[in-house]
Formats: sequence, structure tokens, C-alpha cells
Amino acid sequence: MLDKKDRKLLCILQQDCTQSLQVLAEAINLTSTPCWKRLKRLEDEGYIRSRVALLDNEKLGLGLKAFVLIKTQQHSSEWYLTFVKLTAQIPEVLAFYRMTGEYDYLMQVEVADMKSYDRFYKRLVNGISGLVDITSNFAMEKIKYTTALPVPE
Amino acid sequence: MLDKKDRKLLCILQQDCTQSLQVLAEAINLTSTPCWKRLKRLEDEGYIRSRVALLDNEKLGLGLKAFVLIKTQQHSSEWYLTFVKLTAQIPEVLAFYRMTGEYDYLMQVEVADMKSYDRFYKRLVNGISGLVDITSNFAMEKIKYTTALPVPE
DNA sequence: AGTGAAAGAATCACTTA
DNA sequence: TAAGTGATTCTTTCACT
Repeated sequence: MLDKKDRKLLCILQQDCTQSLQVLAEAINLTSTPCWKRLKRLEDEGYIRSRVALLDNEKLGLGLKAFVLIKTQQHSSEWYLTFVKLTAQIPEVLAFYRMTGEYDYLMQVEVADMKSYDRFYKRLVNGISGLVDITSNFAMEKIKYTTALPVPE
Repeated sequence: MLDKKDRKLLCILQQDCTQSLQVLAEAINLTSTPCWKRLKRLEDEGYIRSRVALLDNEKLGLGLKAFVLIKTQQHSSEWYLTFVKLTAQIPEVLAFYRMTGEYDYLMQVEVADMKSYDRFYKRLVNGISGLVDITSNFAMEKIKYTTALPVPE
């Protein structure tokens, strides 16, 4: 289980994982060695999955974020695996969930512009059969975005 | 602009930013100093926004992901600012977009379970007036999730 | 873009509470 | 069982080529 220092450490690392052990250790009132041991433990136990660089989408020319809602009539596991494999290969697909509610799937897609979205769309519909209804909604404004999960008490 | 080595570097760092300069440098056929200079440049120019730890939601007891679709009748900038401020303070809200389409806003929420979601929901509706229609859709299965943006050619 | 040196950080065996 | 000290090794950073 996690104690207060572990949770604080996780909160800090979710915001910025570049800080040195000394700085991290100070933040939780420890010296670097016990802090390092905690960090290793949090990694080994799987609390920390990875440390990654977050890039700027505008800088990369990715100005359009789409949420794609999908209905299907295909429900065989074979069809499903083909669908999963296809989307795993499309780098524009950042996230993909099977959903409750009216639509079966929700896909998050990041592209440069409408023209690129259209290319993605064609790749999707040509890549797999059985997609009955595809509704695309676009983000006009990003109000909040974080990868930091709420760390429970 | 970005050359091939820059793009490769960004791709690698989006997957794992813990590797040493030596390892990174080898991957793009350079020695550590020129690789380090590229990295600094990519940071200074804003391509790299941050480096963060990604945590495991299951490990943290966060088993429920919701996509909340919201319609409103309020469109004054004052109301909008209150709404933005409220959601910024709610750690369960990971992402929040103003949208095209039928609904005005889309919110991504991460909580432990339905009980927690209900608490979040009440906090939301009690925190702000003017939300006409709130539709909650839940992820049953995570098929794909990455923070790695597609790095253009 | 590369070399080599200096400064800084991570890692570990060992000690202490 | 958890924290701290100090030594060693590895990394980053920088002046210079």
C-alpha cells in the first residue's frame, strides 16, 4: 500500500519526472537513498508504468482532435481482433475504448487538419468492414488536458 | 524545422524518456554532445512540453473512465470562466474540450467506481448552473491508449 | 559533430535508529 | 523495518576542436 510520502512522490512525478533525487527527497523530507528506494519500489510494483516526454501538438502541426463514435453490427471475436489490430497500427489513433451507451466504440484521433482527417477516415473504413455508423466530433478548444491521475487519499 | 534525427529522437522520448544520452545518441547515430544539443533545442523551441511519469490506473484503484457529454444554455464569458475554473479544480477531470456537434462540451473523467462517479457528478452539477443535458458514457474496455503523438514526416 | 574534462546524479554496501 | 552516510559509477554538461 501507499503511504503519504509515496503519494506525494507520485503526484510530483506525474507533473515532472526530470527532477533529481535530491530535490524529490527534500520534497518528502527524506534523503536521496530512501527516496530512491521508494521510487524503485513504486516502479517494481507497477504504480509507475513509464516516464515519457509529452510533445506539443501545435508545434508538430497537429491542430485537429477528433472523437470518433462508432457503431457496428459485427460482434465476432475474429472481427474484433482485426479491428483492434488495424487501429493499433494507425498512429493517429491515440485512444480507443469499447463503450457503454448508444455507440459501441470511442476513438480519439489527432491529425493536422480536415484533409488529414479525411485520409484517416478512409483508411479506417477501407481497412475494416461492418462499421455501421461513424460519427466524428471535433474539439474546438482544449480547456483542460492532463495525464496526471487523481491519487487517492 | 525538424530533421529525421529530431523526429526519431521525439518518437523515442515519447515512449521512454529515461534513457541516457549515450543510448539516445546511438539510436540516431550521434555521440552524446550533439544529441544533447538537439534535445535542448527541442525543449527550448517547445516541441517537448514536459516529461512525466504515467501511473497505472488499476493500481491506484481507478477502475472507471467516463466520457461526459454536456449541453448548456449559458454562453456568457462569465459563466464560461466559472465553468473552466471549477473543472480545473476537480482532479478527476483529466481532459475537457469545447466541441463541435450536438453537445457543447466533452469531459474525460477517471474515478474508482460508480459511487465515486456519483460524487463527482454531484460536485459538478452543484458547482455550476446552466447545464441542460449531461450524458455519461463509460469505458468498458481500454483497447488502446498512448500519449505519443504521430510525428509527421 | 566530436573529444575530453569537470560537475552533478544515481546507485549500492554498509551503518544506525 | 525504514532512514541515513559515504564511496563508486554513471550521466550530463560544457569549453574547445
